[in-house]
Amino acid sequence: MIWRLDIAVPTPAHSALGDLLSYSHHEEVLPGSLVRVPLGRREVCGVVWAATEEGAAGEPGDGGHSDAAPGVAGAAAEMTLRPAACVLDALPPLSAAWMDLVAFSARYYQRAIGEVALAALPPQLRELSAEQLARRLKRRATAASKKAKSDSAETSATNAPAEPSAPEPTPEQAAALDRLADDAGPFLLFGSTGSGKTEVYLRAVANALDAEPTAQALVMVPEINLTPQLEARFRERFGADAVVSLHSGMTPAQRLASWMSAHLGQARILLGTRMAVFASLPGLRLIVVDEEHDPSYKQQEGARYSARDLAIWRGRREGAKVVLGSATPSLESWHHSRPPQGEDPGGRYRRLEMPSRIGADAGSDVKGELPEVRLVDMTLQPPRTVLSAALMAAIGERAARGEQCLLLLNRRGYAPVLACGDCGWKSECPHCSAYRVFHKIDRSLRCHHCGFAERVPRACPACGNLDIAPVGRGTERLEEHLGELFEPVRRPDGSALRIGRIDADSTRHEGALEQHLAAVHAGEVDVLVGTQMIAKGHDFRRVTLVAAVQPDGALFSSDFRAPERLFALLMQSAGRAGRDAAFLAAQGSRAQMWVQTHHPRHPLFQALRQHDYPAFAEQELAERRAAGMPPFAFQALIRADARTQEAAQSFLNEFASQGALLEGAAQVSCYPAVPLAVQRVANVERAQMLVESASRGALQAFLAAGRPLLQALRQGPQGKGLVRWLVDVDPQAI
DNA sequence: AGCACGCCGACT
DNA sequence: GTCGGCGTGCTC
Repeated sequence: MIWRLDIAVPTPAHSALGDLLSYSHHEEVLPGSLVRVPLGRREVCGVVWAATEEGAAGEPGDGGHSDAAPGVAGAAAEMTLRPAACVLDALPPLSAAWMDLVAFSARYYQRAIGEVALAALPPQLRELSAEQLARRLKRRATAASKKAKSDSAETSATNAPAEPSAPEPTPEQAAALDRLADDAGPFLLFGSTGSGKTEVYLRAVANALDAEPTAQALVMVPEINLTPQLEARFRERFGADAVVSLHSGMTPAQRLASWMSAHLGQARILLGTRMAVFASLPGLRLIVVDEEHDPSYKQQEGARYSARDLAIWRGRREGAKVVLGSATPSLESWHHSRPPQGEDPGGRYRRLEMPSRIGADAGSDVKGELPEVRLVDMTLQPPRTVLSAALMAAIGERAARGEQCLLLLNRRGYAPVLACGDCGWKSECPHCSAYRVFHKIDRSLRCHHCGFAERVPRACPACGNLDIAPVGRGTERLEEHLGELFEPVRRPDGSALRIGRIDADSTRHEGALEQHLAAVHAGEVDVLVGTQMIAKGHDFRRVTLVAAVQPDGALFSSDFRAPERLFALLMQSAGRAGRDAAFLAAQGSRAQMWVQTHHPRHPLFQALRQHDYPAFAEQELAERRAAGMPPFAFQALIRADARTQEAAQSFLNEFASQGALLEGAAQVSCYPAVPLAVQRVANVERAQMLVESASRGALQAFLAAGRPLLQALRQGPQGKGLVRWLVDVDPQAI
């Protein structure tokens, strides 16, 4: 008996190969099975999508063209199929639901099925032979049965959930949980910082797991830095064995172990970053997406998927409830969760609101207050002021009382540019259309786009002038500057202020971030300077003042989502101040968020002052509606990288003109190709074209029909000089 | 994407 | 005389 297996293999999206490749096999194989198959002259891992009986007659290797059964489509019918190398049958096949998720993602984000399928599996699994895999599974099984024995011998307390530590839910939390239980969702949990969203997640997970012995929950967080904290809370509540994590910071072996544990139904809670949305979870009943507005849910390379959007799709497909949580939801989710009003039937999400901030100390009855927002009008300050006098004084006072301050500046390095005062030379990167950033710590000029680094020159490379100077400032320089400014200020014990810095540079080394954070927690730092890294999640209990030093850039950005991101960042940053209500009360202090701006009357800052996300969202959505932008329109970017800007643009513009006849084109507009903000990176010129439609379906149809056209153009004269093209559906930045 | 084959410069 | 540059082409 000969079977034809249609297999998803990791073929690149733009190779002319079809989605699935066909192989022969001597017996039936269940869809969802992993196999190893020859591809060219290497052997790769693949996922069986379908198996068809081809009959017993076929003698496959008759040299050249076998007469395949009629009705078999594609090139495969014309040629002899190569046999699959082996089936990894020790592993239970992936579910139909998982395959549907992969197939949908591939279609929606314009990639090959195999590419998405294989990227969704742990890297180590793709390399294992059938024997290695079988051995590993056997080892797991014996380890598990041993553990079960020893556990049942001991007192059962070891694994029992440590429920006594669970705090009583507040009335708001209880109300949210009631609606979660009664409704199908999806839900948007709109809870201000410190309102206790995590407790709602914990209880929602507990409810889901209690309902069925095989139920599983998926909990996603935006960044690996945040998983350890949440992991600790889940382990404490549910026991260490119930929880596994999945994120890119883990070793390949750890990732495989977690994945396997989820796939086999042993782990009941999977905690992870965006990649976890593709995990195999046969008992999936609940998906939580924490900080759902966070841009890191959007993958920025390969298949550019949104883990948040896929979570919604997956939840519906698998009958799992989905909870999106945020204090500053994405405008998309906010819009989708609008309540019915007049003619408007409302959005398809249910909005759950938790407006009150509770004391950070569990069980404390000291109510947390939102920090007071102070806008500093920088137009009234002397030119080139870095920190206004009032902010300086406030920081000094707080430090003198033993409180901590956070200063946010979204620019790492010492200075963004180095310039010659004589001839006008600037530290341009030779490979990119960007300036190299001056890093004083190792006296280097580093390009943040291509990584090109050089020692900083002693004299101007153009004219030899010795007087070359840094222009503007980054976190490194701010840190240095603060040291000078606060030189006269003393701490309670009479010593000098201690300034710290957390950014991608200061935390590059393994464990450096943890070390820095521990130092802050231990009170070894008085003023902490950092990029947005420090705005996320960390519970700094002694921080009572947060300041945004220079946030204006996002106000008038060409990216229409910049204000939304700024608002979320500032709200999140404000949330860092005064987490510990009891500490504030003891200090007799009030938490403050300072914003230095040249536009203090800007509505964004006015909404921030009131901590009024709904007001901000309403105004921003009105603008988006008027301008026909998301969520009232659907977008995709087609990007071309080429040797010359001209080649990149003409490739895209040619696509637009020939694409006018494609399916869906009537409802789709293609804007003229434009260079990217950073036009050249590592000597590659980059251009993009915005494709927009009021109908998601039309946009999808157009993009699907456009794929063969893009491929054909690449082969033709318009493809000359083209390095690559890619499609970004629902781009998160334009 | 890999990984080949294929045709032109500086080295044992 | 070879080792090796990356330019095009193929993978069921």
